[in-house]
Amino acid sequence: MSVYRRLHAAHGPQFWWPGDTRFEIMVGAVLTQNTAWSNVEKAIANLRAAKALTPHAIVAAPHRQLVSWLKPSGYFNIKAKRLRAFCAWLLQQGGVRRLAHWPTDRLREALLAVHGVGPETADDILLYAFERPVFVIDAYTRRIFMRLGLIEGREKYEVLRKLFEDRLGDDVTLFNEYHALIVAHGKDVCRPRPHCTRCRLRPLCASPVANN
DNA sequence: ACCCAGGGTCATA
DNA sequence: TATGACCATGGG
Repeated sequence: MSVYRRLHAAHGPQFWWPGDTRFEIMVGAVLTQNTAWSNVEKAIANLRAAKALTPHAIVAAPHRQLVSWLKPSGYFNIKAKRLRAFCAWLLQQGGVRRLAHWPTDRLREALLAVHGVGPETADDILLYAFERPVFVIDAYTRRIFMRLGLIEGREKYEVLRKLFEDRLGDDVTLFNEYHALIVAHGKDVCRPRPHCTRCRLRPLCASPVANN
């Protein structure tokens, strides 16, 4: 049975990404950098309550104001700058609707050129906001597949992304669900310790890597 | 009182 | 190219 099917059997359908609009998904992708999603939700709720969940409002907001909304998500000084840079870029490009016509490669390059948007954030946005067939590589992906003995774990981002994409094809729906399942697995049971005992996917958590 | 979370940038060698 | 420091809140 494939890793995907095992994850799906254990965790069920995930229906990602949490968020009502494409813009909200993008905001979440920036704010969730190395941060628990529960904290991101609070920051997004603050933006919504202030009617500031738009590129215009975020660009127009004073730094202190933006910081106060983002505070629960951590790294608020940095994220205020990143979110503003991202929103400024969105507006400069004519908004989400216009960007939706760009070919995937060009869109990815442009996203990576925005300050504060790295490979994972760019791919979150491409997959979940623009529905492009891009496989997201995160710490959980490395950890799980390293424990399965399928990767070394220290490969560069692009190497792993291509590995998954070549093997899985161009199925946006599959990529969407797969990454969500990987995160669900990491969140629930697959902690950083050598192996967990509660995991319903024992082969995924019983470390096949000999040492440590 | 730790540890970690759905990363990325920047300085240094 | 490859490490390491740094960013910061909230939940376990």
